Amino acid sequence: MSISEIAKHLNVSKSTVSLVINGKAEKSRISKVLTKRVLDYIEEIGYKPNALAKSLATGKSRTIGLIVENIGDSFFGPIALYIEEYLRKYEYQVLYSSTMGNNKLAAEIIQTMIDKQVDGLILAPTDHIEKEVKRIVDSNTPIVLFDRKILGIDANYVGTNNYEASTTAIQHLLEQGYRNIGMVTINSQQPQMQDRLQAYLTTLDQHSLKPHVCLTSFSEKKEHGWKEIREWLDKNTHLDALYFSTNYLCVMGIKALQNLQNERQLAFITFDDHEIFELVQPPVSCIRQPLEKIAKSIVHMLVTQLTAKEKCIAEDIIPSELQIRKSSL
Amino acid sequence: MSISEIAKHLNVSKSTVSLVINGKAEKSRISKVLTKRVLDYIEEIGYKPNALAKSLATGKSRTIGLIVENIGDSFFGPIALYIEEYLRKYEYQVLYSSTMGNNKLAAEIIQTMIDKQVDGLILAPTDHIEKEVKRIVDSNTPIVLFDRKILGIDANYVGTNNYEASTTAIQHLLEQGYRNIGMVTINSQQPQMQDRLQAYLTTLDQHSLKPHVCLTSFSEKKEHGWKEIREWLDKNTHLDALYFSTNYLCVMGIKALQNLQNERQLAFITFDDHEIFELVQPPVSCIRQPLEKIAKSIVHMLVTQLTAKEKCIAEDIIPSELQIRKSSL
DNA sequence: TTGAAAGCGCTAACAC
DNA sequence: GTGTTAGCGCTTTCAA
Repeated sequence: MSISEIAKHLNVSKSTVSLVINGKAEKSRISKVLTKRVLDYIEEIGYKPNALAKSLATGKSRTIGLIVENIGDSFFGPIALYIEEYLRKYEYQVLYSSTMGNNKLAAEIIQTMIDKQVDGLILAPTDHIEKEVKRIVDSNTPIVLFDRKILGIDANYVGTNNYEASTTAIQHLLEQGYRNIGMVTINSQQPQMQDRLQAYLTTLDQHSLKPHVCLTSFSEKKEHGWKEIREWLDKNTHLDALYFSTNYLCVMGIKALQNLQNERQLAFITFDDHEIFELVQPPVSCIRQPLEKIAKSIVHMLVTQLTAKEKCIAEDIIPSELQIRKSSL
Repeated sequence: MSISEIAKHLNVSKSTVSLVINGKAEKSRISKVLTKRVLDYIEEIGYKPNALAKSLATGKSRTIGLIVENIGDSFFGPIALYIEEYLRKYEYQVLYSSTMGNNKLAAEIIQTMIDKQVDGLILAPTDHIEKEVKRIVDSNTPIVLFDRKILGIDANYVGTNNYEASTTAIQHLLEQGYRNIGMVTINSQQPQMQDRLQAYLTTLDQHSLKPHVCLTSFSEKKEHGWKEIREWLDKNTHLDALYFSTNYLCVMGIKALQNLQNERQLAFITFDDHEIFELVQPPVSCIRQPLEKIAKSIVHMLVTQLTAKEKCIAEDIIPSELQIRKSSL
């Protein structure tokens, strides 16, 4: 049932019906009685407007594209939930996609979403996605980057204080008396990973300590990544503490630690919390990103763009907090 | 840049351009040379069709609505990822929403998705959503239910063998010699939860054993649900084993077990695996649903509906597997 | 081989 | 106060 059929049935024009439906009856000085007649009929037949047609006419789809690395992941999943909830308050729905770190796929996804006329985009960039992002930014489509910043592109960004938080974590390990601190991270140029690494290197250097870095290859994340870590640990028997640059590496690390040749105990701390970190033995100390705050900031920034006349670029760095549990004591 | 501007620039008609773009040039016997001229120009200006307009004209949006309880959860998150990946193979994108178990919200979400003309719906039903689902089914919009079945509605469904798998799990505990087996579940009428409960009750009855059920209230899931379990455990000191009806209850249960008054050891097993269950001590035995298979089946069923002339209802029960780790030995 | 024209369902400027 | 009309960008039938 469409607006013109309603109009025909009621012997009024399409625009009258449209105005009533959109609550502009008063404003357009349509008589109360006619308004009611329209409303009643709409109610009666359970008319629902076709949002697609509306979007085509208005140029607004009330849909936001959310592109993350992996929606099933313990960082992006929860953040997607919060983003969705906040966006709902502004009556936006979410079209989502996971890139699995594949930048070719990411570019494709971005294009499809643009084709579908999303009103805005929220993106956790993959490596080598600069060109596409630049195009979006230049085309004035509202976009908010999060988790990973893209250097050299002037876009909205929400992230955390990777460097400072990492420094605090390393200092905490030092305060506990550990002196042979190793770091497990992935081989990536992503700025947030570089920040975490630099914080480690710099802090150790300030204490004249020697760094030991295990660079795992991202591709092995799922399968037997933990073996890579175990081998590295077996080669570095003098280490007494570890810093993991992200929670899934820590998850693999825990597995590696449980499978060491000799029963050494190492202290450790990781970036990013995980539902399970308070359940394992020992409970895992971590640097916790405030997911809900991050989501809130992202949505706020996007909605600002969406409603603003002129474009303004913002950056919001939301500090993470050290969550000390037993693994680092 | 739109199709008519291209047509104007090239001095051809809109339809010619449209036909070329959609690869129907041959079929419509448009000359190779004209075809090439159009293609070249499109390439040159980087023309991208407006998917919204296309959808309005064709009645197909190539978008599927996915409605789950919580996208950030360790069951729905990963399954959403698989669903998305399989749907991509058929060139569908996903509009998602989390209901958080709120049926009013769920109804709203369903309506918004329908308004946006999704081609099909994948739904993990909340309680009391029967009416809405019935409406969808009656309206012939392709829909696939999963995880929870709705009794009395003839809709496509993909799930697992809750009853049989649960029985196997309980029998496993019995074989290990446990005789005082309690069950922790949520207070819900959802069929899959009822099946899991019935399997427990029946199996115990067959062995003339007395059941002990801890019915937690779902609303407390997030906060201090584990305290509810601990109190129940403190009151039931004779229990020597536990069966959890779902993984997040088990997560809470682990926390409860770690905080018992006296250091009792209970064996336990749970429905649904979790990334962390092999990392905690003891590693957790579970009934594992084959998530990828489930996702694949859902998508296959949906795509079948989408392309079928006549509608056919299917049901696919994918068996879960017992994954024995140490917690139940 | 190609183009004109109607239509998908809705909005909004403007005329009556 | 209410209706007319011209789009939004694309598809598709039918005529030329």
